[in-house]
Amino acid sequence: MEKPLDKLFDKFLQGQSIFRNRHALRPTFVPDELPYRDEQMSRIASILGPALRGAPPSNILCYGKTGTGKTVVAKYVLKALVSKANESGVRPPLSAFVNCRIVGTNYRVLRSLCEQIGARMPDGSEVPFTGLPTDEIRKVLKTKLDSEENILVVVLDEVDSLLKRDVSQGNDILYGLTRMNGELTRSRISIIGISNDLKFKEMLDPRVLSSLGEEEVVFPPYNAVELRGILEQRVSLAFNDGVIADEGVINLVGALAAQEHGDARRALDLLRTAGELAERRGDDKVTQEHVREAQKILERDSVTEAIKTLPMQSKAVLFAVYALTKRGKRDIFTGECFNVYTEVARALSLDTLTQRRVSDLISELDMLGLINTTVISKGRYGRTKKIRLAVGKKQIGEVFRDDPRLGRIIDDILE
DNA sequence: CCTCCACAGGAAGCGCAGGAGT
DNA sequence: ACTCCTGCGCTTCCTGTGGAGG
Repeated sequence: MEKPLDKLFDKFLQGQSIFRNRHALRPTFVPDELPYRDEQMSRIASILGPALRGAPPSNILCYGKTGTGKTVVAKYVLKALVSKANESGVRPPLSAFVNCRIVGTNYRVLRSLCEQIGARMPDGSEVPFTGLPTDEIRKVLKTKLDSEENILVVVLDEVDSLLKRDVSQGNDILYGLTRMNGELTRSRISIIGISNDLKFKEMLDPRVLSSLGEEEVVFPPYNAVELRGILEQRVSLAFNDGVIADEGVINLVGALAAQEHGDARRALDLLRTAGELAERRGDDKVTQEHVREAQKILERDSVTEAIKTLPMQSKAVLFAVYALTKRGKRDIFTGECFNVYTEVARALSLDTLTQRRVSDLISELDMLGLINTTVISKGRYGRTKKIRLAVGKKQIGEVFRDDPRLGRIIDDILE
């Protein structure tokens, strides 16, 4: 009898795997060269340059959509700056990197800074997770900084998320940091803020904006040619020679990512997933077929994830849309949707929300891209929203069937 | 041209949970 | 441990509106 896994295992034995270093396709990877970002790099480098002479650099705001290289450029320049300082025997600046989406409160930001520059409590212990007044921790940070003539460069990644969570509190955090320079005697802090949101500035307090936005660096999306260049560079790092079947593979990845407003992270994800797919199947080359498949997987995964993490009430509303679609309706109106939702809510023994609220939930589902809605007028018969499922019925059905609560009632509602 | 449907979507406010200050 | 504050999900009440039918 034929042993089906032989072929696959043989590949591992021969050591001829697809990947040379799959880490090179991950978003955290910082390559030795960053193509197409010379302008941004030299801008930032020239702004940070004074740090080498012990002078405080201006604060910087970096803008650009996701996957335009903001974070990687900031890390790269900072690394280069530190190593240049070391080479030339100058005191290197301190640096700290904070992702504000994860570290979202004043206290945690300060604590993270303390940790990264090795600031400790007066008794020598680590700064605790909680329990201290915020002022106290500021003092710890300031004391450490002022113990020598330091320049601290703080990278605040995804700063916009600070303000999205809470505008006034976010402003307080940023204001607190910018103000700290006035309270330090020997040292200086400068801030590199990174934002995905172009409208972020509008939410900033003017005092913060004037200080944080001293310099601005814009990161335009990559075009198809640039994406290609980036991909080629990473391919040679990440894959073994000859693994990519043909030119068309790279072109396809580039084209697909260019549709996503030139998101390089997306392109690399696609390539990595395609590679993993080929690997899992025991194929020895990555083909366009793998890429298309990878695209579908990424797409599916994000939709499934979006539905799964929906609050129960929103799931019920989406389920109502799904049920109506299943009954053969293409266009669904708010009223119908609400009626079916009521049935669903009863079947799930959920509180039944008002139509006003359901209308808002429908808008939210629209924004998530799970449904499409347009406001239309049916003249005599009123004005309403026309709702349509934006995702495959089959996939939604599967996700609902897997849901512990909806799975049970799915057949009752569908009849 | 006017009416009037079936909602859209704004404004205000309520109860609640969780976090900060004391 | 306690108040106070704030954001969130939600309700109530409201005004606004495109166009088919009269």
